[in-house]
Amino acid sequence: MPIVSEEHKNQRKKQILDSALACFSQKGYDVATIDDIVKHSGISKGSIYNYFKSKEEIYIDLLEVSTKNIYDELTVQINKLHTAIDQMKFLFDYLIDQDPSTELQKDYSLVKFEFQLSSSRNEELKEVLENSLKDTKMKIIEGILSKGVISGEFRKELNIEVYAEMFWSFVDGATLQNLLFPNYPYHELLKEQKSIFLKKVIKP
Amino acid sequence: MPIVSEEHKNQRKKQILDSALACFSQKGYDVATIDDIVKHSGISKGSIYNYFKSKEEIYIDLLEVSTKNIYDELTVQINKLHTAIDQMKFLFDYLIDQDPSTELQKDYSLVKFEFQLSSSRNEELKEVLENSLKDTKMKIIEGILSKGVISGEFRKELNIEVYAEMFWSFVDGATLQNLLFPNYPYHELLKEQKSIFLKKVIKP
Amino acid sequence: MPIVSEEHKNQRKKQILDSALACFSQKGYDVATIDDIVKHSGISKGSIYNYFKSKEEIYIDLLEVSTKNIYDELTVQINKLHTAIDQMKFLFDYLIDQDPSTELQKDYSLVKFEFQLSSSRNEELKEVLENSLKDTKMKIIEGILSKGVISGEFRKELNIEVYAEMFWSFVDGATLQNLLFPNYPYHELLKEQKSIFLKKVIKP
Amino acid sequence: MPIVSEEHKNQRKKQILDSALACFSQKGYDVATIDDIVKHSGISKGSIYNYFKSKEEIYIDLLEVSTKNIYDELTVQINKLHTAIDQMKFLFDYLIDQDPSTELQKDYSLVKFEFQLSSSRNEELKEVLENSLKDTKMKIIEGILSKGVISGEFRKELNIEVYAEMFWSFVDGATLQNLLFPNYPYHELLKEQKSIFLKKVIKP
DNA sequence: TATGAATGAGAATTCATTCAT
DNA sequence: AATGAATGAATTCTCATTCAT
Repeated sequence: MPIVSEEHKNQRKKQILDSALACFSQKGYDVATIDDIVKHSGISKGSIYNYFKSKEEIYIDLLEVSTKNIYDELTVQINKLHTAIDQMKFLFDYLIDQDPSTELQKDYSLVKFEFQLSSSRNEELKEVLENSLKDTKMKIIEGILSKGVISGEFRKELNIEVYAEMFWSFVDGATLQNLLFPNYPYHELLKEQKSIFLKKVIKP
Repeated sequence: MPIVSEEHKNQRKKQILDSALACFSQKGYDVATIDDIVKHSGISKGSIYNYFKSKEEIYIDLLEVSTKNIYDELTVQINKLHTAIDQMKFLFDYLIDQDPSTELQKDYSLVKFEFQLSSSRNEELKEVLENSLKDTKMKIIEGILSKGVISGEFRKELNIEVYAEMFWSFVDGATLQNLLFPNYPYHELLKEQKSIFLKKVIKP
Repeated sequence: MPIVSEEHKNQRKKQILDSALACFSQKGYDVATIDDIVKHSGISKGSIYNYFKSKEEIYIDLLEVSTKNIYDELTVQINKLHTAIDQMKFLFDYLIDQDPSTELQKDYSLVKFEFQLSSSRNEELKEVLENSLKDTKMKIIEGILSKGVISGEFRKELNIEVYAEMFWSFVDGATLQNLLFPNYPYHELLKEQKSIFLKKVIKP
Repeated sequence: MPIVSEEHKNQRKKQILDSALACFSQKGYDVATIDDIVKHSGISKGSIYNYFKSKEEIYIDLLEVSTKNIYDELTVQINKLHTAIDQMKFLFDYLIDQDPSTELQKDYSLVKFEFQLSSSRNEELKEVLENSLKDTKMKIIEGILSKGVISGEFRKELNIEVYAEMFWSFVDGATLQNLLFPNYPYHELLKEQKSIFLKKVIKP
C-alpha cells in the first residue's frame, strides 16, 4: 500500500532524469555533480537516492529511457509508410529536420556520445549500449533495407548489415560534427548523402 | 642530474605524454588521475609538474603533439603524389589500412573523440580543437580537392568545403563506430565510401 | 540529522571557529592546516567545508566575529558611563585588566596581529581589516574623545584623530610586546600611559 | 684552500639575503618560496642550499644580519653625542626621519614583525629574537637612560626597564600601524611622543 | 662550486553516498 | 518519503630539499 501513487513516482523520476540530462549535457557526466542535479531539479539529494541507487544508475536509466522514447516514436511513423523507398526518404528527412535541433535534442546527442565513449571503458555501460541503444537504431534501418530488398525496390545483392552500419556511422558522425562546430553544413551533407545513399541502394 | 640536454627533456616529456595517452585512453580524461600517469610512466608526480603545469596542459599538449605527428607525416606522403586523384586514393587507402589499427592508433582516436566532446563545454579546449586539430585535417582534404578542381580532374562546380566536411564526418563517424563496436565493418564501409566519393568528385 | 535548527548550525559554526582560533594561534594561519582544525574540533573535513567555503573564509569570519563580540561588549559597558573621563578611565582599566589575559584573549590577539600583517599583502584581508576591525576600534576611542571635547572635559584643540591613533598604536604595540616577551611590564606600562594620556587630554 | 675567495662568498650570501628580504616582505615567510628567491636573485637553488642549509636558516640569518647592520650604525651615531638628552633627542629624530622610510626599511620592518610573531610559536626563533634582536634594541635605550640618570639629566627614580620597554613598545606599535595603514600619522605621533617622553624623563 | 631536475610528503578542496530526523 | 548535514577517500597541485652532473 504505497503512500505515493505510482504515477507520482514516475513523475518524480522523470523530473530527475530531465535534470540529469541537462546537467550531464552541460558539464559532462564526470564533471556534473549530484548537487548540480539537486539544484536544477529542486529535488533533495536524499530523495534522488530514493529513486536511483547511484549516479551511474541515473546515467543508464537516462540513456535507456531517452532512446526508447525517441526511436519508438520514429518507428511508429515509419511503419505508417508502405514502401521501403518512402520509409528511407522519411528517415532521411526526419534526421535532416532535426537540425537546427531543439536544445533537448542537442542535450540528448551530447550525452549519448559521451555515453558511447564511456561504454568503451565500462562493461556495464557497453552492455546497455549494445542491447538497448545500438539495437534499437539498427533495427530501424535494417528493417527498411530488408523490406526493400524483399519487395524488389532495392538491389538484391545489397549487403544489409554494411549499409545499415554505413548509414548510422555517417549520421552519427555528422551529428557529432554538427554538435561541435557551429557552421557545420549538416543540412547539405545529409541531403547529399540522402541522394547518394538512395542511388546506391535503389534498384536501377 | 641537472643541466641536462634538451634531447633528454624532450624524451622525458614524450614519456609523460605517452603515459598520459595510455591512461586517458583507458579511463577517460576525468577519471584518469595524475597518479595513474605516475604509475604508468614511473616518473614522479613532482617531475610531471615540472614539465606540465596542470593535468589540462598535458591533455592539450597530448592532442596537439599527436595530431601534428600524424598529419605531418601524412601530408608529406600525399605531397609526393602528383595527381589529385592519386592523392585522394592514397588518403582513402591510408585510412583503410588504419584498421585494425595499432593499439596506439586506437588510444589516440579514443582520446581525440573525448577531447572533441569536452571541447564543446570548454572554451580553451575548443580553441585548441579549432585552431590546431580541425584545421590540420581540413587543410589536407581541401588541398587535394582544390588541386583536383584546378587541374580539371574534379568537377568544376564541386563545393569544396561541403565535400571536405562530408569526408571527415564520414571518416570520423566510422572511426568512432569502429572503436565502439568490435564487429564494425570498417574496411567495407571505407572501401564503399571511397568508390562513392570518387565517383561523385571526379569529372565524369 | 538534517533539517536541523538554525541554533544547531550556529553552534557548529562557532565550534569550528573556536578550533580555528586555537589552531591559527598555535601555529599561525599558513602553517595550521584544515586537518588541525578537524583534529581539534572533532568535526569532519567535509563538514567544515559545508560551513565555510575555504580556509581563508574561516580566517576572515573568525576575525570579524571575534572582533565584533569583543568590541560590542566593550561598547555597551562604556556607554553606561556618563562622563568622557570615566569612559576613558574605564577603557584603560579594561585593557589593563586584560593582562595576564585569558588564553582565549592571547589567542585572539596573536591571530589578530598575524591577520594585520597578512592584510598588508592581500587586498581582500585589507578590506576586512579596514572596514570591520580597524573601524570598530577607532569608533570607540573617537567617540570618547569627541564626547569629552564637546562636554568640555577635554582640551578644545585636541586633534582627535591623532590621539585616537596614538592610543591604539600604543595599546596594540604593548599588546604585541606582551605576547612576545614573557616579562614584559604590561601593567606598569599601561598604567603609566593612562596617567600620561589623561593628563595630556584633560583640560587643565 | 678555498676555490672562491671569502669575499666572493660573503657577496653571494648578501645577495641571497637581499632577495630573501624582498620576497619575505612581499609574500610573507610561509608563502614565499625558495623559487621566489631563485627568481629574484638569479642564483640557482642548489647554490642557495650551499650557503644556507634551510629556508629557516635564511630567515634567521636575514634577521640577525639586518638588525646588526641597522643598530650598529645607530649606536655609532649615538655615541658621538655627549649628553643623554641629546642622545635621546637624536634617537627620536632618527626614528621620525625613517618615515617615509625607504622600501628597504619597510621590507625590513614587515619581515621583522612577522619574525616576532613566528617566534612566539617556535623556540629557535624565539631564542634568536631574545638574544640578538631584542637585546640590541634594549641596550641602546637602556644605555641612554642610565647615562642620563647617572649624569643627573634624568629623574633619579626613573624605572629604566619600564621606560625602555615603553619606548620600544610605542615605537614598534607605531611602526606597525604605519606599515599597515597608509594615512597613519606617524610623524605627528612620534613628535608628540618625543615631547611627552622627554618631559617625563628629564629632571624638572 | 654551480646547476636545476627529481622527489614525495603534505596541502586544500570536492563529492558520491549515507542516515538521523 | 523527504531532507540536507555529515563523512572521508580521493584528487590536484606545491615546494623544501636532495643530488647527479
